[in-house]
Amino acid sequence: MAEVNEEKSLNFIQQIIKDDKKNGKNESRVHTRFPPEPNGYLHIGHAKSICLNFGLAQQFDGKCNLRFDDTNPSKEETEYVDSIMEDIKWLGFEWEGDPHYTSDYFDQLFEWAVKLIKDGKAYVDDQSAELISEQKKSPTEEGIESPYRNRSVEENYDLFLRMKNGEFKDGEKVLRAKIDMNSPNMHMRDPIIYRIMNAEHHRTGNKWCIYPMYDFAHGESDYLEGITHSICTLEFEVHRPLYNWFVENLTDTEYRPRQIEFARLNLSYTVMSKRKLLELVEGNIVSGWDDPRMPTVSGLRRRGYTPDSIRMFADKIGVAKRENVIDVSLLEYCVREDLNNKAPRAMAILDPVKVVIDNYPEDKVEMMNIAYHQKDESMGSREVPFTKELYIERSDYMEDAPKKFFRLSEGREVRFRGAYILKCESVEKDADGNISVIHCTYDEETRSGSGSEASKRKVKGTIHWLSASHSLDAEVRLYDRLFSDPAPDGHKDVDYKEFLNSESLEILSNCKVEPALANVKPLDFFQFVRMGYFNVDKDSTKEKLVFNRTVSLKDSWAKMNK
RNA sequence: UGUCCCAUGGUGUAAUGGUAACACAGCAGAUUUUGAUUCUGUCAUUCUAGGUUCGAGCCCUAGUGGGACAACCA
Repeated sequence: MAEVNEEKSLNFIQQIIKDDKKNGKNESRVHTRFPPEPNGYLHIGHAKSICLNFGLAQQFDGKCNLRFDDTNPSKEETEYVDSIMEDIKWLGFEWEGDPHYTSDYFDQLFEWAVKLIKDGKAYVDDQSAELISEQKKSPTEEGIESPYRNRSVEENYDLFLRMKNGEFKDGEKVLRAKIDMNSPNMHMRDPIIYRIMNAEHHRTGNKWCIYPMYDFAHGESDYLEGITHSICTLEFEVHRPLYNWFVENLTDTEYRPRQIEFARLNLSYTVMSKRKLLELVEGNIVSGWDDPRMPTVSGLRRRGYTPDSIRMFADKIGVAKRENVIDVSLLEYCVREDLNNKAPRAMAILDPVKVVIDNYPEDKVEMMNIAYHQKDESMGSREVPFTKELYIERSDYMEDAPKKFFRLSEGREVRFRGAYILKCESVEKDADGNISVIHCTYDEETRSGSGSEASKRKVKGTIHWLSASHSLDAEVRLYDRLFSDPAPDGHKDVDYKEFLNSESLEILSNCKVEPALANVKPLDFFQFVRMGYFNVDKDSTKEKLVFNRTVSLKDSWAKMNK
């Protein structure tokens, strides 16, 4: 991985780390962590955080842990743990040692809670959630202290043990830190640090019926793992004083983890909250977490995005504290950029129409050797059969075409890529007036690569083609943005689902691909010449090939005609 | 009538008191056996008002605008 390039400017987090290292803070160690809650699939916003945390560790010769923040057994599942690990690995990162779990620290966390009680810094509150919430008041008024706030240490300790032993029902009691009910920061108004929850935990089973809250568990888990820079998103900014309060009140070493907040990623034309993505999945609005239209890592993977393209994206969007909305076109630019170099070229006809070459011998089959990549010989080449009856794209023929239409029209010539120059002579139409056959003639002297003068002739257009008798059938799925509005969840009075794009998925079942694609496997990717980048879907079988369009090619012709 | 955070082209990000730059998007052109790629050119930026300074996008003050915070979620 790239070292920190002195030429390149540092983002504000890199700057902080550089300074900390220079000043010898925490013995100049750098240790970050990626701390997902296993209650959903990772999305592109998490990918930004992953690239940040793991990237920082690489750049500063440090380490990065993976830690599942699993303090809420009612929402968390092993399925999510597995998918998260798969996605991180796929993105190309390796965490330090084994994955960690906040649940690994439940015993220590409990001991620390007891310490707070014994130091007179925590108390058991018998009030309901509603009452406690009411007493906290609003940020602009002073809160009211709980009547249980001044219980004795002994009573608190006894009660807390009984909470742990399962003597109370859910919600009957909580443990609160005793801080300041008048703090202008709501998080300091005696925050709850343990609640009773009789739920089975995905890892600890039924061992516990009390679980620590995020603010208490997160910072202390950082502390236990020796994390130096605890990077999170902006909404945790107001939690930082509490993060520091726990560390100050529970530990007696010099070492201090530091929480740093950055602005989360927002992408235009999409939604990013786990809740909304879950809703799309459970409402069957999409086919699953890995629906190729989803901004999830698994969706992007299935769509044909490469790990490199996502890392490139994360690098280009930068890191700052300002709210931002990144244009999806930047994401698309990144895949195109990556795939342009990596994708073998192939020919596929999405909307076929037949071409008959009137002057071509009836049963002749010529094998045209065509490179997989024009600029990268190492990709090799394949043979593509050329015959009298071919398929071309229906949109590559136009009646009464304008001068700037560089494709087939009566009397016009076009290069059939890697084969001959053909001239369109006439067309046949069916009863409905649709074109059924395009009649052409070919010039034998113009065969590609033959070196003849005629073969070097320039014609304005080049189109792709397939032999009608050799081509394979395929299904092609075209995707468009899931939402038609740039900010689907940015409207106060309109639900984001109102902006769902009804044309986000188009299935073409009558497509043709070249015979060289007979043995493709899921995730194999190609550029279908002139059409875009495509990959093989997991639904694909030998009997029924299925391709996803990852992204179209830039199309200045289409743009010109808008 | 609180606390905290943020403010640079259309969108992002840089410039760390010394010529406001890079990318994406847009536009125009060259090349091209992919109307792709590549290449060239081009449009467009410091929220406002004061202050400090020889010099301010950067430091200070005030204002304006945006955001976060009032789950027994993370």
